[in-house]
Amino acid sequence: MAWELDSDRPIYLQLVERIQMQIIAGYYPPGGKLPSVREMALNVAVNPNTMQKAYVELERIGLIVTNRTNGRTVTEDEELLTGIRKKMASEETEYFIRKLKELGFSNEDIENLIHEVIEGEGKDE
Amino acid sequence: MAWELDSDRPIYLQLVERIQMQIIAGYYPPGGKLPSVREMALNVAVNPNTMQKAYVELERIGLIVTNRTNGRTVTEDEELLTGIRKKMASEETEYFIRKLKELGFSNEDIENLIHEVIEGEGKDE
Amino acid sequence: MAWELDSDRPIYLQLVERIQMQIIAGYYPPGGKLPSVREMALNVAVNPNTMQKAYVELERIGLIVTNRTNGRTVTEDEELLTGIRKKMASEETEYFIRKLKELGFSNEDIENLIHEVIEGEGKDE
Amino acid sequence: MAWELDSDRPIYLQLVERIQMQIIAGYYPPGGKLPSVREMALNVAVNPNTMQKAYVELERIGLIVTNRTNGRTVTEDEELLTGIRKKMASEETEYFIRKLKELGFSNEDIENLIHEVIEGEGKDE
DNA sequence: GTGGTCTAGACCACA
DNA sequence: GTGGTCTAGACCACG
Repeated sequence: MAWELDSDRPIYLQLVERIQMQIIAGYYPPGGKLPSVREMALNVAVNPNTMQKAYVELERIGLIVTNRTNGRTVTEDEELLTGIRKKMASEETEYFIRKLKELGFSNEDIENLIHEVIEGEGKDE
Repeated sequence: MAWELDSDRPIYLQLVERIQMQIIAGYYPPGGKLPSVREMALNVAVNPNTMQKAYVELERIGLIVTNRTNGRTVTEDEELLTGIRKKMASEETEYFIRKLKELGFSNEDIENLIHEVIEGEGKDE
Repeated sequence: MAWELDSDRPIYLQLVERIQMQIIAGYYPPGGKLPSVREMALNVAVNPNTMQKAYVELERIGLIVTNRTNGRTVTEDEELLTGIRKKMASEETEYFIRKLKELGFSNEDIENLIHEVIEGEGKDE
Repeated sequence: MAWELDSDRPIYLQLVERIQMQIIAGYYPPGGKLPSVREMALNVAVNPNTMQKAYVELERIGLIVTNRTNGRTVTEDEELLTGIRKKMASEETEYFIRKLKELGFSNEDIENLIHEVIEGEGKDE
């Protein structure tokens, strides 16, 4: 459950990604209230400004809504949520396959590799 | 055939990655000669300094060798090449699977998704 | 008939502006009684405190009068009303012309643009 | 030529508007280079962060392009520029006419008012 | 020298 | 108490 921020990529982007994941995974349910900027910043041990920047970005994407003096909530537009979920999944997949092909792997190789990794997991975590 | 450099990630790193791919994929075969820094920089429309930095980095990794008066050549250490190839592949795969799981996909979902994307390709290339 | 409150500008100011318009346009005639704070707040789905603040501001301007035990009424000072009406009109006009000139439009352009927009309306209302 | 920043609206928004105008009016021509964040901030006597925020917003709109370590330039997409110019003009005009009508002015009143203001200008400036 | 990011801390309007 | 804005100043990667 630790947050493990990298040090090279911008922190605010890592926050965006992390929170985005939590929203899509349902940790923060649609319509649910998000922790305030200050609270969230305290949890992650980050400057409030940085968290603010992350929240603004999430709002730009449309994942969260700000209610002025009343905190922020996750969007209730579930279509948007599943849309983003699918979009992210196919983007990741296409990127992955493209990379592997550039490395010279065939379709079959890729499917086998996936299979191996999936079967062989769960021991170090 | 365009190189399509992003604008957010460091250019020299994108060059490193790109050339690394070309080497591993055999576009520049082991022992073969590489274009000079200037020539390469011209092709990609990049500042020679930037390309120089990329070459230095590739040399640090061990993928290319500088022959003083004879330009640069790809390493002939094929073990190194296949080692890097395998390492990159499994890194990509683990990263991919981790991401998809964070999005709430099951092992089965992932294998299906891979299958779909592989089957549905080949139209724009 | 919806009130369409923005979310960036202060709500109470939007209420002030809206009610001011309604008074000047004669929707609430001079000397006429205004809905109570609670009633008005309910109609617009706003916190009574916010509506209260709007009423206070309107009273400060002089547009509405509090009759202690008798609720609030629109001022009967018609000079004040027409004065405000003219002032608002010329302010809007000067602001508009200034903006258009900044955009590089000439006097003639502006008059033509006004003409076009006026001629081309009436379809969605 | 003074910049005259208001004090109530966010400074960075005023900067956005101001620079947007200058770009559309051709003060900063398409493809031309913009002053650096620091330089611009000095000119206007504003904190660099604030100017940065304004530039980021202008980039989001698409009016300016940032060239990493090479400063920022105005977009060369002249269609975009004229598109924005027209869009802003008609938005301003529609807003203006709507306001005036709410105040009880007729089409004829509006055209007359515009005419008067245009004819009567130039004395106090 | 340029843009990008981050921190620390402050003030304000709003509800 | 919430979000929004701003300042001051710092460090870094990049080219």
